[in-house]
Amino acid sequence: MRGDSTAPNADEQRVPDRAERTRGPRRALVEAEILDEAARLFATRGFAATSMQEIATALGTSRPALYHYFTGKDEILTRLVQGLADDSRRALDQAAAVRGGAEERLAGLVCALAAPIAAAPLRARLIRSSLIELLDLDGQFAAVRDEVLLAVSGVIDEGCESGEFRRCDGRVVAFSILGMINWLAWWYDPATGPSPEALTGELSESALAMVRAQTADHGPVGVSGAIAAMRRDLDFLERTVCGDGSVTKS
Amino acid sequence: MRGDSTAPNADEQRVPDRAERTRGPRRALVEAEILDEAARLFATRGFAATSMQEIATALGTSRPALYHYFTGKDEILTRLVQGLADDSRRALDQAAAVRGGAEERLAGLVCALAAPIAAAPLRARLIRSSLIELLDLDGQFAAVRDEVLLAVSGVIDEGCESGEFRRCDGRVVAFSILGMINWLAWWYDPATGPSPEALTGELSESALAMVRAQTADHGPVGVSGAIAAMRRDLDFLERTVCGDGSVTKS
DNA sequence: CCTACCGATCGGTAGG
DNA sequence: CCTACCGATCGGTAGG
Repeated sequence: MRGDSTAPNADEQRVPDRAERTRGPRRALVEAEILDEAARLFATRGFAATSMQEIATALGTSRPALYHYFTGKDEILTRLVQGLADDSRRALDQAAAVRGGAEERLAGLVCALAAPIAAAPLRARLIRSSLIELLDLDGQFAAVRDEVLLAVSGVIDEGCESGEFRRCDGRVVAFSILGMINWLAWWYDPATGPSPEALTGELSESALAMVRAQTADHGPVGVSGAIAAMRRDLDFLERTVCGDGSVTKS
Repeated sequence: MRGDSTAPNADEQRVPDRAERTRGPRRALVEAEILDEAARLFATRGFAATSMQEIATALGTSRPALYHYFTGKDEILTRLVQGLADDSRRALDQAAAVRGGAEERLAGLVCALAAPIAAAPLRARLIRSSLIELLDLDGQFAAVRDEVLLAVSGVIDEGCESGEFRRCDGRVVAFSILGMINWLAWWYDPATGPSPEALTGELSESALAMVRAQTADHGPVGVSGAIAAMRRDLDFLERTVCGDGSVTKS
C-alpha cells in the first residue's frame, strides 16, 4: 500500500498543472472548467457532433475565447483522454504495491481500476466514444491499455497455475473483468446507485468469484459448456506440459 | 417453446424483408449491402464523422444513389439499431424457452445475448457509439434494454432467494454480466480469438461462477486435476449426446 | 477576449 | 410509363 498520495484528487492538488506552472493559477482554473464542460458534452452528444459554440455557450463565453486556452477541439479531447490514461497508470501503480496471493492482487487491480470510473463515469465514457474519432489518440492510449490487460490476465494466469483459480482462458476472463469494470461508465450513477466504496467492493467480489476454484459437484452446463470446459483443460495442459509461448495464439 | 424459427440466420432467409416484399429482391439486396458498409464505417469512424460520400465510395457508387434507398443518413442508422434491438428481442425469446433452475436459465440468457455480438462485433458497437448521436433512437431502444436488464437481474434474484446463488446485489451483478457480454464488441475478433461457440461457453461459465453459491474446499488442481476434469466432461458428453439421441446444435 | 470572416465540406436534392 | 442511377449544385454550418 502506497498510502493516499496516489489518490487522484490529492494528486491534482499537490502537483501543479502544466498550465499552472507556465501561465499561472487563473489559467489552470479556466482550463479545468473548459475540460469539465467539454467532457460532459462529448460524452452526451459525441465528439464530432459537439461544436465549439456549444461548449462556449454552456460556459457563458464566446467561441473564439476557447482558442485562447486550447489550439482547437482536438487538443481538448487529447487532454481529456490523457487524464484518463493517467488514471489507469495510477491504478496500475497502486495495484502493483499490493502484496499477497493472486486473489488479493486481483482484488486490488479491480478496485484500483474501477474507482476512477465510479468517481467520474461521464468522463470515462470518452475512452470508447472518442478514441474512434481521433485516431492519433488510440496510439497514445494503446500502451497503457495493453499494460492493464497484461496485468489482469497475468495475475489470472498465475492464480490458475497455483491452483487458487479455476482453469480458464486468462485472456477471455481478463477482458470479461475489464468489461465489467468499464461498463460502469454507462450505467453507474453515484447519486442513485450504491456508494463507490460498496460498488468497488461488490465488483472485486464478483471478479474473484468468477475465477476462484470451485468444487466440482456442479457439472458443466450443456454440451457447449462441457466442450468449453474441456477446451480450457486442454489449453491448461498445453501450457503446463509443453511449456510456454510456443503455441500461443496472439 | 417457439422452436428454431427464432434463429437469426434462418429468420433472414425465411421471412422476406420489408423492402423485398414491396420493391423486389434486387432492392433488398442493395439495401443490405449499404447497411453492412455503413455499419462498418459508423463503428470505426463514428456516426457524425462518417459522410455519405465515404459510404458511397466504399460501395463503388455515387452519393445520390444512396438516397434512392434511404431517406438519409439518419434512416440508415435507425435501421441498423432496429436490427440490433431485434437481435436482443430474439435472444430474450430464445432464453425464455429455457426450462430449469436459475443456473440453466442464466446460462441460456448469457449465451443468447452474447451470440449475436460475437457474430458481428462491429455492428454491436453501434449501440453505445450512436445512441448518443441520434437521441430519438434511445427511446426506441430503451424498452428492450430494460427488458434485458430485468430478465438478467430477475433470474439472479430468484437464484439468490432459492439459495442456488450467493447473496449479492442483483442489479449490480446483472450490469456486471451485461458489461462482460457487451464489451465483446470492442475486443473480440472471430478471426484471431476463440470460436463463437467456445466464447459463449466461456462467458456463461464465467457468469455462473460469478453468482454461484460456493463451498470452501477446492477441487483437485494441477495436471492430474485437469485430466480428471476432462474425464468427467467426456462422461457428461457421452451421456448427453449418445444417451439422449437428439443432438442439439446451437 | 469579441466581431467579422475565410476555405472546405456537410447532408440532401434539383433536372435529365 | 417504370426503375435505377448520374453530374452538378443547392442552402447552411462546421472549425479555425
